[in-house]
Amino acid sequence: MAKRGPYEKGEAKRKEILQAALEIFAAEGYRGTSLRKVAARCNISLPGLMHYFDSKEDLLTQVLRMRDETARVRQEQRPTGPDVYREIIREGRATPGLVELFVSLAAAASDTEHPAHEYFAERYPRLREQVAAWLRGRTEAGQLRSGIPPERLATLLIALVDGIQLQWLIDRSVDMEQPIADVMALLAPGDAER
Amino acid sequence: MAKRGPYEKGEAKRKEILQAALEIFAAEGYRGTSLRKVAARCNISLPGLMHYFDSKEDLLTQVLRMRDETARVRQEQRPTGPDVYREIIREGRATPGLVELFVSLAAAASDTEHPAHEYFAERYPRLREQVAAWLRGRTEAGQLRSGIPPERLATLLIALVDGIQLQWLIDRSVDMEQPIADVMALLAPGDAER
DNA sequence: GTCTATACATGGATAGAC
DNA sequence: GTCTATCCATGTATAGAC
Repeated sequence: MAKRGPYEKGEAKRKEILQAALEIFAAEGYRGTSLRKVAARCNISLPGLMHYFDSKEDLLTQVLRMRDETARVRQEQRPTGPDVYREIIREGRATPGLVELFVSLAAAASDTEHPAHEYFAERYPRLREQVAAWLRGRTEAGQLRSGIPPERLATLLIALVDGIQLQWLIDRSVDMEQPIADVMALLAPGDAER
Repeated sequence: MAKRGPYEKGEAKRKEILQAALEIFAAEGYRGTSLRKVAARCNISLPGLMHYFDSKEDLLTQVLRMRDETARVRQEQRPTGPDVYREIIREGRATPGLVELFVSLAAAASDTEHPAHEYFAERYPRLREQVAAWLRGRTEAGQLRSGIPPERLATLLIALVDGIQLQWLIDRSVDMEQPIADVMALLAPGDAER
């Protein structure tokens, strides 16, 4: 076992590229950001960069995966962070370029052949599962009216978060938390006062 | 006045191009559809096409405008079509390529300099206004609990429609009408049975 | 495995003739 | 108003050095 873990340097470089790409896209947005620019930031040539990724869309997809992973780790440290959606929104507000990237890729990934399709096809059900579990917990704690099945509510809440981000991308004065707060208020048990 | 209206032929050609672009994008999606292909469909060269539009994004924006206009005209014929959102969803389901185009452009248009920015910056407030007006009508008719101001509910419903389309783009088995129906149910007056 | 240099294909855009 | 010709940027593919 004298041999060190394989791909040691490569793995580091790969991460460096992903990080650089994330920063550039976060700063300058999806449009007008070329791979050559990312490569230059990493002091590497274009083909050097392409050694680590199959295509541009592959790189982009992995950027999103990396971001998810970061969020997941942070989530674990503070176990059962209740308001998952708030976390998503807060992070989105800090990095509009990544929100743009997310939305653009999601749209493009409607094509089954797109490299990011699998990512989204896995991500949404997983997210729904998580949110639904959280909702079930609240229901059992009597903090939620339970007329609508949690899975359906989860679908609804996720759509709400994605959709409000779209409006926010156009007009940054839009309050992204309000609609979710409104729905949660509608779901509150003692809601007859309205 | 022997002179015919100016740009007579040009206006027709412009519309033809827009129509062709709409069809191609609706069929093949946003990705991998070049302007040259659109030009070819119109028996014209690329620069010939560019004579009518400042840029690709300009053309794309006008495609969306045209689609809005078509919807608006149809809406007027059947006055106060109540379930506006249903109409949007139905149309979306028939033309996934245009949904993709819409979402992609909306994301890209977050940049204030983007040709489509103005379109979306105008569209969302107008839509909110329309939906809010419809909601006010329902509230006065006693068909709606009125705890949340109509403008906020409008923002919420629009976000819901946009967001659920995103999930649907990835997984076509997602029911786009369910979440809206669920929210409307939550808003129904006699909702204590849950 | 890691990376450079080079070449290529495609797509949007522009100049200028007709 | 439309074309030919051309340009430039970008993603991609290949050859090969270390």
